Amino acid sequence: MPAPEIALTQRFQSAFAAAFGPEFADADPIIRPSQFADFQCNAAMGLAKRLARKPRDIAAEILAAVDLSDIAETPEIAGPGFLNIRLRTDWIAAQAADLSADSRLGVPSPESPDTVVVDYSAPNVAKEMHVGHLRTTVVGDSIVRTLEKLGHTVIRQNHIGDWGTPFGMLIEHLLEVGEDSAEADLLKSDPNAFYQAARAKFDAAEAAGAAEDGSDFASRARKRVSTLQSGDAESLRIWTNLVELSKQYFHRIYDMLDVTLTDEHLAGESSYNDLLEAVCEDLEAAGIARISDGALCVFPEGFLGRDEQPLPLIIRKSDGGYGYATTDLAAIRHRTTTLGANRIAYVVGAAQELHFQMVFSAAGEAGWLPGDVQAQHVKIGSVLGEDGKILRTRSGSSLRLMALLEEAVNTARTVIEELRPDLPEAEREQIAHDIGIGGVKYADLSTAHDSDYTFDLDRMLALTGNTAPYLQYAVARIRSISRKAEAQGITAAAAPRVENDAERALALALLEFGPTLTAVGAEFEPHRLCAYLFSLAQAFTAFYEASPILKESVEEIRAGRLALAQLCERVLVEGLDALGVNAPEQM
RNA sequence: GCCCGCGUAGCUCAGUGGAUAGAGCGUCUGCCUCCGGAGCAGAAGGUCGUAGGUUCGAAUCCUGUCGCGGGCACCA
Repeated sequence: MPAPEIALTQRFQSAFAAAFGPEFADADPIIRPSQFADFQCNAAMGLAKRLARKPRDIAAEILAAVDLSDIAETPEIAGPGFLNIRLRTDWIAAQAADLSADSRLGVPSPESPDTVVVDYSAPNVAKEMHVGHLRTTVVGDSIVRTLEKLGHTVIRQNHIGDWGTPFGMLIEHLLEVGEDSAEADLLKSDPNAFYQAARAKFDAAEAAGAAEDGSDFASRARKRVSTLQSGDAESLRIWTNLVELSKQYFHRIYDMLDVTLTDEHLAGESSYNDLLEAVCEDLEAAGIARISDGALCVFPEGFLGRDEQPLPLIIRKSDGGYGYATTDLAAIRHRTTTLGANRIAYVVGAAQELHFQMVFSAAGEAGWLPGDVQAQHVKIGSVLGEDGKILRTRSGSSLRLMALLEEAVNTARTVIEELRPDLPEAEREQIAHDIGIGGVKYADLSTAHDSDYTFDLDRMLALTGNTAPYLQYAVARIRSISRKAEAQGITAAAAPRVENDAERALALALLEFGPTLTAVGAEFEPHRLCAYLFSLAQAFTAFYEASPILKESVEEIRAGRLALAQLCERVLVEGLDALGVNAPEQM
């Protein structure tokens, strides 16, 4: 049950072989939707160059050689040599009928499923999640949902920041304020307040300069880091407490967001501690790492810093400690060997690009990232404030993620209470959640993940236009029709009806679901799915206006249109699910 | 200084080397005796930062330039 592009591509390629010889059988026909026809074949210009002939003559020869009679009407030559193709309505109807009977809705199973590690979310212990984390979490979750629908094996990895120098500072602060103090309780409710207090203390001590005997806060915090890393029991106990409190906070956010991450996906930086020494030893033994200025460094090929000097990837600091480069190298080795990944997606901020390029390069030199394993940094764009600068958490004025989510739900609740006072309160509450959270997630997913974007609360909470509520509303309308149909004893036909222009356009849009989902999984680009679903919903509402269902008196037409609407509902719901957005029964 | 990215409608953003560059919001004009108006139909709004180059064809590729963001040795 091929999508139109695939069917047309096959036909044109055999035509190329027949007209120009077998070496042209793999030429790309460049089939794409067009405003002038259903599809357009743009192969003539490229072939003209290869053959040193005129494009329009080539187009005419393709036309003579290609047989589309069962798929499409005879193409028309236009412009410099485009072939405009209008599909036969009965062929579209047959494809739609196949789609309707297909439990996978046209999503092809992969010939060889991938094992994909997706590293996403990665919040820091004892820190509030902010809008940047919202993006890495929501985009990553959409990617794993999409890959699973495509039939790949997905291993979620939440690489939380549960180790490193900040913990010296955090532990010392916790000891100073007291583990049972009100300040300590902030870790559960408002982790940023706790973190910022510790940070402020550290910065102040740094500015004042280190005390001679090392009794100042900054010096103690640094010392605590090595005590912790050397396995000191008391330090570990306090650290474990910090992590546990933060896990509760993470799960509150994940539950609120309908994100699929659970405890079993936690693989924080600390989980690689026991592997770090071996990473360094192996790299040094292999001659890949060497000591420079007291630190053990890898100098990956092709990376230059200031003054054209080779750029180091520091894997063991001069004080013997390990940084995140070492952790990431250990993680790669673990993921390709123990976890058996052949694709690894790092859904991490774009600012880390150089770091990941160097880590991937170093891992490649070490043989930990074989050529048949794809490691990809899914770059998440920066969140900018109104001033066009990176949005930074400022004490007092920063917007907490939980507060943002609650505001989104409140906005939705206000609307639903006004529009549907007839519904029970519990159902209204669930709908408000689905719309508010879905709206925020969709706003984040609908722009390209690697583009910087200006933080705009109104855009995230908007309920009209290209938003989750628009898609949810389309689903709710179809379900409303289905409920009424059932009450009237009307059943849907086995196959969707495809006759008028609106029905053709809707059916064509439905056929694109499989190819779209495949592309999203291959490129890790959920925003394409958003664009597709929005255009599908637009095609549905146009159909909704043009082709009345329950008001139609001819039983056969009515049942066929109902089947088309219900197929559209299934695709919309499946697509929204791939985004991690729930569609309420009614709204 | 070097490297990476971005610059598209008033705003927020899409845009696979292909015809006349699209959408949402906002603005303006219509449509509720109507399967659900969170909707639909339409209008206005663009020297795609700028100057060159490659190409039959450039928002897209290359070079310069201006502006903005990010990164560049022991934070993660």
